Amino acid sequence: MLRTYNCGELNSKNIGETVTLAGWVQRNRDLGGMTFIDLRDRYGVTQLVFNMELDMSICKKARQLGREFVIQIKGEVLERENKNTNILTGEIEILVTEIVLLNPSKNPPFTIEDHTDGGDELRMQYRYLDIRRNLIKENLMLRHRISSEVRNYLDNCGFIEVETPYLIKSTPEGARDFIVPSRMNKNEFYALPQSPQTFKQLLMVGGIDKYYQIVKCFRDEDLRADRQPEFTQIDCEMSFVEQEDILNVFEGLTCHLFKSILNIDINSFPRISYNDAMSLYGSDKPDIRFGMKLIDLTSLCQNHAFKVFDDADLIAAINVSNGANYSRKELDSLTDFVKSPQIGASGLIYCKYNIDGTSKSSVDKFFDEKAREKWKLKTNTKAGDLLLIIAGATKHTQKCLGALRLHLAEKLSLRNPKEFAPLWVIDFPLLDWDKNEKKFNAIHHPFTAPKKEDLDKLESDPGSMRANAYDLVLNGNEIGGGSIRIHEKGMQKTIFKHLGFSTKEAKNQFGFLMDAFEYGAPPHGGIAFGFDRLCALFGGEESIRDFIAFPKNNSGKDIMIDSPSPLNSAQLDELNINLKD
RNA sequence: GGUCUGGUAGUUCAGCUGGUUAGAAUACAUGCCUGUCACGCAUGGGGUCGCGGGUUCGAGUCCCGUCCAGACCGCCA
Repeated sequence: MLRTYNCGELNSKNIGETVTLAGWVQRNRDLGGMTFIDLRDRYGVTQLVFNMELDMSICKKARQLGREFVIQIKGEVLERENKNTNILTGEIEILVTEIVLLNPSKNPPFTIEDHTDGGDELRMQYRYLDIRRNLIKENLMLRHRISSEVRNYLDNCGFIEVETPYLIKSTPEGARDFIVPSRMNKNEFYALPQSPQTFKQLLMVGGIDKYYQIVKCFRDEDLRADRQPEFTQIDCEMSFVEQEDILNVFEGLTCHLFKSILNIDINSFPRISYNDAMSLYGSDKPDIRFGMKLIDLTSLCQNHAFKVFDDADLIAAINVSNGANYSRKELDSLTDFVKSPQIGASGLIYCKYNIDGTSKSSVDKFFDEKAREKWKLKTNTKAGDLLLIIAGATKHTQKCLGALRLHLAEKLSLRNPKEFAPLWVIDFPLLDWDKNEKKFNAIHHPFTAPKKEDLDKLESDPGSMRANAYDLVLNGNEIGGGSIRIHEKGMQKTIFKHLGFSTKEAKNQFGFLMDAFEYGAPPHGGIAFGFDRLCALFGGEESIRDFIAFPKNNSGKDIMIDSPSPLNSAQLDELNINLKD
């Protein structure tokens, strides 16, 4: 061993001991007659001290050590004259008698500090240096603790982890696949899995009634701060269960994680239907840490000769508490926000309820004081509040108000990152009609079972069926989603038909699954959690990148290893690939 | 595919309506300093203002194109 202790564990109990430490030079403070070096490793920082009077040669040697040099030292643990209560080892320091330079370092391109001077791109290029920083190191440790607790919990529940293949077949459904050419099978391609969905269902047919896997998934779609081309899921499936059983097991898992990782007791997981989520929050992943719910004003607003309202399917409002003092400029800025191309509302109507009891709206011409009082009553608005109203097509209006609600919450700091408010969103629609392609799309995925109550509409009115599907939502983020699956060949065939698959296409792509259903497939269902996002939320961050050791950038590139990259012509020949350009 | 923001010293940034030799902080180097812990003080080196073109007497600054990065929309069963 090159060390007898690490840099985070020595304290006053070790005073007098001779110890050997190894680590990186965090900082070198040369005071002339004496020199202090902070020696860092994964566990902490220990101060080394060198004294000109006691040993001039080693002191001079110490002065030559630059940032991030790797050294090994031997010395005696001393009680510090001036203690530092900010660090674990602040009671002691090491009077060094021997230094071995294990490896020098170039000057790092950014400071290895909690508040680094390095920008994102530079940190990604030198990710191995970034990982030395506490922030990233602690995020990776948090990630490890969470995965470890997930395994503990699921193991205790009788789940077993089974690995499924990464080289599978491409299907046109859903996200774009990452494609891998097969050398041995000329002109044929593997695809990397978007999720182990069909394999975990086959494991259920295989009798592995409680399966989980912490597994990489791949989707070739455009990225965001919280989306990577390769990401990790906690993927689970159970047999002989109904929706209620799955919600209970994974509510338990979530509670276990909150308790074991953050020491937070969560006692309620409200359940809300998709329709209610949309009409109350304008989102299928509502952030319920704050109120400001959408209120339907349609019936109070129509037939007032105001065309915008009379033409609308939905007129809804949110109440901004104490918002009546908003200036014209602030209201304009909110209007600009909802009218931006990303949100796409055609306008924003306000009504101020002043402290003195009067009210003033942007549609006073159509709505007199009396009409505005009716709004006030319906929306439970108080003097001093502001009502913001959007009108239009139902779903679009809900989404606009939902976005405005989040925008205001951010502006008014209503979202406390230390507060956690999980909920289940249930009763999603099963299918969504695609006008252009004249077929249905699956809201969740093609293997999702309809609700029993809606089965009579399977042929007659599939668009109105609700799914046996559920999402776990935390603070406005979808962290998990799943469903009870179809386990009967006939129903799966019908759903494929609705999704626009010909019998032949369905057989080609998913024949193996439907064949399996003919050999006694048990009723089953499951769920998958977005592990990276879960880690980020537990760490109180928005971006998942700092919870992944080696993430990719906005364009799907790893700038450290310079990937993706071209192949040479021999490789291309072997794969029988001709490049266009 | 689209919208927006940014690109200036190793790094993070400032640089106004176009006008002397492009600045600050930090990092780095050298010297001084015996209790620092973001040590302090002094001195110094460090720039193809992303790239290409244009307007102008004159461009870091304005215009066009392009590349790169980031945020978002579309997309993500």
